[in-house]
Amino acid sequence: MNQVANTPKAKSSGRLYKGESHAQRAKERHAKLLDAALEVIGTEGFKAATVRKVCAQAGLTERYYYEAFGNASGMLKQVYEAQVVRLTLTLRTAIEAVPGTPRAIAEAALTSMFGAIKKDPRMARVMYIEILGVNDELDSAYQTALSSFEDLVVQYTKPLYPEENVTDLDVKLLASATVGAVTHVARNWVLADFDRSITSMVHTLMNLVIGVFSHLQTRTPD
Amino acid sequence: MNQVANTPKAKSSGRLYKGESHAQRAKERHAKLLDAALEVIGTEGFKAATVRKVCAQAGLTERYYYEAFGNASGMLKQVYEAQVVRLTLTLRTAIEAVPGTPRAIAEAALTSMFGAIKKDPRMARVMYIEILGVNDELDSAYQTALSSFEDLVVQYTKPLYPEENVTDLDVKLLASATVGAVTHVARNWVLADFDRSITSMVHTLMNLVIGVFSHLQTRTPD
DNA sequence: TGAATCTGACAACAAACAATGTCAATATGA
DNA sequence: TCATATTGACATTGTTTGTTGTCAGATTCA
Repeated sequence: MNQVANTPKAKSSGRLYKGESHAQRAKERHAKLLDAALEVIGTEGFKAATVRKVCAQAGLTERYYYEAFGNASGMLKQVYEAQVVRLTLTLRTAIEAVPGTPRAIAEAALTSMFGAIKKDPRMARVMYIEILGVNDELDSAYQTALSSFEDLVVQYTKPLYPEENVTDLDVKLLASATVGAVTHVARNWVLADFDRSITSMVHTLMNLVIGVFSHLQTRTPD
Repeated sequence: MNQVANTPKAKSSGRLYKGESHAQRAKERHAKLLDAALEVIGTEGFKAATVRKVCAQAGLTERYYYEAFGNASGMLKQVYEAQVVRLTLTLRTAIEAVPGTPRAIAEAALTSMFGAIKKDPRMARVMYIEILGVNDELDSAYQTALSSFEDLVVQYTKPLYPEENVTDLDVKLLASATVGAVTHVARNWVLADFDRSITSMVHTLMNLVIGVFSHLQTRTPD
């Protein structure tokens, strides 16, 4: 279950090869395989990402597939989590580079998210399509990652809600709905081959994101 | 590509069997296989829905699988479209049974949707998970169905928007985002094993649905 | 240099599967 | 009754895949 498992037979002796330690070489192979897996899964789908195909894409032999991933489920999980880290970093960076007003934050987050997806649609496919419905472990990984995105939204939106009208559960569910709205639009945008400009989509979606708060601030509690 | 294809060799002669015509029997087998396919795909996933497994579930032999579906992609497409029809009908019926105010319509739609999903989670899995990323034809079917759901939303929401502020493209995108928000919440609700009550979720989501309109009605155009 | 280690190309094997075929049992209608 | 249509159980074939094993050549270091 480690990121880089040991092959059972070949015990690593501290000796170098092509100037690098065993750990270094394994790490490089792992990176190559991770790239290759992203390419295949992100363009042809998880089902098509066979051991042979991923290894051919990486320019490595099958033995290193098992060294790096263990099995197909492990491969997908690692690829998925790498994309989650990437997107999270992109979002946080974009948000923190901008004044802390709700509009500015929302606009920065949306723009950087759509930008990242357009730059690498494979990420969107892995994160929103391929991860789903494979097995329980991957469903959990998806749930966990999603929850952390929602927490990111909660972190920035909670101060905006009127406390007396909205419970924590409401905030979380609205964050979930917001994440869902954005990812849904993003997914269809990819499937429709980027048929609209980023700014036009961001502009329209801002109304949804902002609409919720302003509505809750003016309405009376039930 | 027909719903019920003919087997190439066995030419149907108008003769009866067990009191039924060839067309009747084929239709019944088709229905059995469609049920079986929904059961397997909706509980174990499309990947696990092999010819043998679906036929065993249906209590029929492999030859009828090909008669009914042609291939695995055809099977999934038919199961998917049957669910789309079912959910659409459920939604339209619920909406039309209620006074035409925005709140009443939104509440009826959300409640009946979550109700349908809780009643048969297999539907949700087929419609929101299994259909994605199989091949281009199924992606198109997904796109088409989604667009028709969005049109349903547009049909009921367009009158609510202030004309001078919002273009048709905006209305459609906001409908898409709304559909995305609801389906996303629904999917996670299934994955979390229905951890919240329907009314509590509907109540919270109403704020999102209603929020957009009220916001657009009060804000100034850019 | 030479033994030990590491790598890459590929063979080997079993399992799962789609797709088609075989065949005996059953039902129909002339 | 009997030729024909229909059904269901199962066999067969060919392909793909995961997984492990083999082995020769490259590299290291004592």
